[in-house]
Amino acid sequence: MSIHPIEQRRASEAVRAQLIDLIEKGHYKLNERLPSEAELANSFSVSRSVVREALNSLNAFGLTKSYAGKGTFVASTKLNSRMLIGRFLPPHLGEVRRALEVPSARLAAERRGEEDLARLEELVAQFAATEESGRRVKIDADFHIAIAEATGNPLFPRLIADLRDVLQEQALELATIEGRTAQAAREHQAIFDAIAAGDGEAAARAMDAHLEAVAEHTATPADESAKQAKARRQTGS
Amino acid sequence: MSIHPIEQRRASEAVRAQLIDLIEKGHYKLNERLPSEAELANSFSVSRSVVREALNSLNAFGLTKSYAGKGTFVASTKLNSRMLIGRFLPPHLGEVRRALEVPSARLAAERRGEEDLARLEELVAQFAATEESGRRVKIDADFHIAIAEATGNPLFPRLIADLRDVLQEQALELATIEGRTAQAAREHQAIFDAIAAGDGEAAARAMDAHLEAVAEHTATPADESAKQAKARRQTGS
DNA sequence: GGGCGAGTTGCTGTCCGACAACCTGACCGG
DNA sequence: CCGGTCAGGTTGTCGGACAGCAACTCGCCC
Repeated sequence: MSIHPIEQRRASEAVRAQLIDLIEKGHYKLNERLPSEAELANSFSVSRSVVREALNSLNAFGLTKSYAGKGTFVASTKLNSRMLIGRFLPPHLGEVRRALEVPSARLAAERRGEEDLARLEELVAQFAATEESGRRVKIDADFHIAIAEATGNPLFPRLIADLRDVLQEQALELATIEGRTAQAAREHQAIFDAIAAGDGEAAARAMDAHLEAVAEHTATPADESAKQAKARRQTGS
Repeated sequence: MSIHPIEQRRASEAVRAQLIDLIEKGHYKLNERLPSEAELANSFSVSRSVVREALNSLNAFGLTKSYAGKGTFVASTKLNSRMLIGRFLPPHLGEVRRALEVPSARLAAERRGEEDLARLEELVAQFAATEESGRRVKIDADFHIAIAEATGNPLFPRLIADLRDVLQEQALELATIEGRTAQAAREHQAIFDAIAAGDGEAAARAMDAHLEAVAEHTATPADESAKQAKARRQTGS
């Protein structure tokens, strides 16, 4: 299931793609030191110059960080699109999220395999059973990403996860509102049921309703907005 | 053009930053050829290696494109997400494109202003009137992006334009098939009519049909069945 | 005179060797 | 035991070299 790249004419591009792949697939873990440029050059059978150009690109993307005299270290395990989407406003991000997740749910319902269902079922149960707010948010994210993965299209989980990250970073306190928990759990269950039944239309409707409800609860009433803006400023770290 | 020597920590980073700045600020315009690596190295007072590493990063970001024997050309005046989405397969990209453009059309119908309509109408007319294939592809792209802009959500045009770029780069010769032109023009007209009428549902349906037709003409016959299953439905509301 | 093909030039892609700056760990002398 | 020194490894930068590609020039041949 390796996404085998589009024919690479230039060696530097090929090396860059392979290194990114290795890092994203977890072959090199976070904060781990990569082999030296000389070793990489040797194992890729190219010169050190080519490796350097590739590493330079990774540094530019924030995937790695190089220190003279020490080596090159993994700074992030995934290319994030934060540079790309990080400057947009939460309402815009949420809208795009909805545009992506509704078809994602539909496709997931049509294509999911058995192991997708097993994972989703477990996440639904975990979400309903988890008390602690932070963990529940994480499980919620995993649930939406698992749906996207069930589409078989790797671009869906990638974009949805990134949007989610940025939204969360911008301090939308999701799912912390009183009484919303039980409701969200029911909505998750409905989405899962539709996907399990293979009913794309129903899955799309359920997901849309879910995101609609989320939007309603995060859209800020006038007096709440000041509080949220304040919270947003404090979560700078 | 006063490019004075740099006094920073890493020369390659400084050169990269300056080149990005020059391109984003319009000092080098779209499709313009940059000075050769040797000239840049000279004017920045660094070696060609450093310039090469910087240019390599720009290529990775999609800002420039280098051709052996010709030179390096400005490919985009702003950072895009090529790195993010450039490694996915065309079918996956197309699927996400559809997921985004259908809601984009719906929102555009609901929110478009008068000047949005004027621009769209002009693009529809231009598309129908243009004979030359290359120009028509460009106008087609502009039409889809203009719709996305009419949503008022800047993230839509951004993502849709990037998806489009990557798809085109991966050598899908869109809209070059005989007889497809007139059909595409009619589909564009239908989308425009729905948007002009402010009918979100109709706009979504028209866009979905349009992308369906495009997919049929560009994709392998293998997944026809999946597409037929998808044809009956409509993106949920 | 006109067309055509062989040089010529300029550019990027790749490789090599070298050296400086820097960090780490081991060794050594006190 | 402690502290300083040194050697080795690593990145950062440099300069040079050559192959391959693309575009242009110019002289040769018809």
